[in-house]
Amino acid sequence: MISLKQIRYFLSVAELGSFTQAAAALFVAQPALSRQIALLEKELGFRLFEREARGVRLTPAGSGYRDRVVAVDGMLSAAADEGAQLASGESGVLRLVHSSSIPAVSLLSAIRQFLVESPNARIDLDRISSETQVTEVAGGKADIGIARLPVLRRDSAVRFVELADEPLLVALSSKHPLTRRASLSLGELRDLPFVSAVHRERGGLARLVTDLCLRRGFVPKLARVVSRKTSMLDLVAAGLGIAVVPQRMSEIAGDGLVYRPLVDADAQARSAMVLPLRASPLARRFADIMGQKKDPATRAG
Amino acid sequence: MISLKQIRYFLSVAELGSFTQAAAALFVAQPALSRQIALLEKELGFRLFEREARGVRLTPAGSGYRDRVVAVDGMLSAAADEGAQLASGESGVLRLVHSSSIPAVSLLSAIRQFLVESPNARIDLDRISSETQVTEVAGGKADIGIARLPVLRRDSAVRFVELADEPLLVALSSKHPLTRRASLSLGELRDLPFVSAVHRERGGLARLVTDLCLRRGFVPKLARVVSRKTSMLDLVAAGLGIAVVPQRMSEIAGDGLVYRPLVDADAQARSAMVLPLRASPLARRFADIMGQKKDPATRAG
DNA sequence: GACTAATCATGCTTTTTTGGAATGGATATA
DNA sequence: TATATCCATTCCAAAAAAGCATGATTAGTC
Repeated sequence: MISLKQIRYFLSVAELGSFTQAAAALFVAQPALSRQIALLEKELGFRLFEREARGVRLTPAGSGYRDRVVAVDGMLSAAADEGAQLASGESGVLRLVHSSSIPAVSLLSAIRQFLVESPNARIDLDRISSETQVTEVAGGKADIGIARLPVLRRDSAVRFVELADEPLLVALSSKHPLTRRASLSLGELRDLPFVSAVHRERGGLARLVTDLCLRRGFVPKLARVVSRKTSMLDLVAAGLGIAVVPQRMSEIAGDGLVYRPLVDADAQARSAMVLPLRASPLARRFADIMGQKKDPATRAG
Repeated sequence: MISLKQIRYFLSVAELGSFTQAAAALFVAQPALSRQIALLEKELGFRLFEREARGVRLTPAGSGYRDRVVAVDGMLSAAADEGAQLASGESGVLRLVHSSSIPAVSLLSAIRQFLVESPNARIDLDRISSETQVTEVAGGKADIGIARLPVLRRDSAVRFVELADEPLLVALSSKHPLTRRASLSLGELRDLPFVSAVHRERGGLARLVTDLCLRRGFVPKLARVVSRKTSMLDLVAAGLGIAVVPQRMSEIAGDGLVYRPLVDADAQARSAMVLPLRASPLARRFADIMGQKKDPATRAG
């Protein structure tokens, strides 16, 4: 079997035109070199060198072989460098998944800082449910998730790092009667139609809101048109119902909408990063940035 | 030192996602495989695989490494194939050198046949003196020479394969008085100016003609304008002198020229192939073709 | 919840490969 | 002719690699 060592030996002999000199340059004895070249020639089935009185010269076949083989060494080094960069987090792709209720724009600040710190890195964003995030991160399909708590599905391969709480707001159509109120309580929403917040089996924002309502003795009433996507705020603006959303979401959609704070102390939305136990360097870096941003928010809120 | 074996092992594990399966596919024991991968990882300085319960998975770094390294195997095979083709004479370049008095057109038939037999081969033609041919063929700068005899320089690294003799003709301007004669003898050229044929120290056609004249007791008289290139026939046509040339040369220049045979029995031009002792396959093939063509010519002439 | 099966890692021994020193053979140089 | 140079060969020792047996961990199962 041809070895890289043989090829390196061959290139050295070809360059220097002499077994003796090449052996000196390679810090091996000349007979060892002779034998490796002989083995290589035997393996290839043709002679690489013409042996002459003062040194050797490449045969045409040897010359052609050299032209093709000379790049291999460089390719291997390049591959090793590439791998080292990826391993160190100097370059690579961060596959970031996030919940609908944590829109990408609310992550923009962290993303920008991340891209500045890692100029050779890329980010692939994907918006998927909090539950799926656990599966994808555990399965290695995603590097980090930003999920809305509670998350029901657990996996020993992932851990959660909680982020700052943020207050929940009531989103109302600007024409809604309750907009006259400066603040609201959850109990007052008992008979109002929700355009979101539903399945008890699922986690995320819907689960959170449902639980808060249950704690106050009622099941949130569903509007006739219901959505679980960001566009639910459009339904609210259209007057089809109300929604309880985290503060962040109020930052991205305003036309025709009015937000009112909830006086309830427990009306807080919780979120967390979903990380694999052995996070990639890029994921670690992003998590660090998110962690830095968490504290000021926590203190502030 | 990273070895090709390690890389082949790595690619197999990466493809199958399992040490056990890869070991089976490679016909080695699983521990041997484990160790080689471990060594490779240590050498590279980063982990290639995430070890998981049911098999392994490439790390991002391992994936990048694989993408770059996967071509290496193919490159080495391609290089070996290229070399084998060159060694077998299936492809390559035949560096053919020839004397001025054996113009390329007179070799066209052999060249055509050669190119048909070796469709992937190329020919580099060069016109150099017979003496230089010996040096270049001996020094490996040319693969085969077609020389006009006699060749004075000898070299133990080359051998000569004589080709068919061909009659010498006298080239005259079409206005020359001697054109009235159907044939001539060398002795009749005693006082006529030669536009070529000169240096006694050199070989080739010039040497041959000079020797023939000397054998008849005179030194050929030089014309006032002398050339050693093919264009000497232009000088003859212009009436500046006469020339004694092999029959082949009469086939390539006719305007304003008349050729007359020499009655002298020894007025024969000899030529030979100059071959290295260990000729390349392409040179051997070309020599074979030339050899085939020699015999009919010999019989005919 | 213990058991089984599967997978990769480790320790030890044997085989294979590789390298080094001495030597031989061929060839150019003085 | 003698000498120096260069590559090939032989023999022996060292290093590397493979195989076998076994350990450790984890997923799936009853």
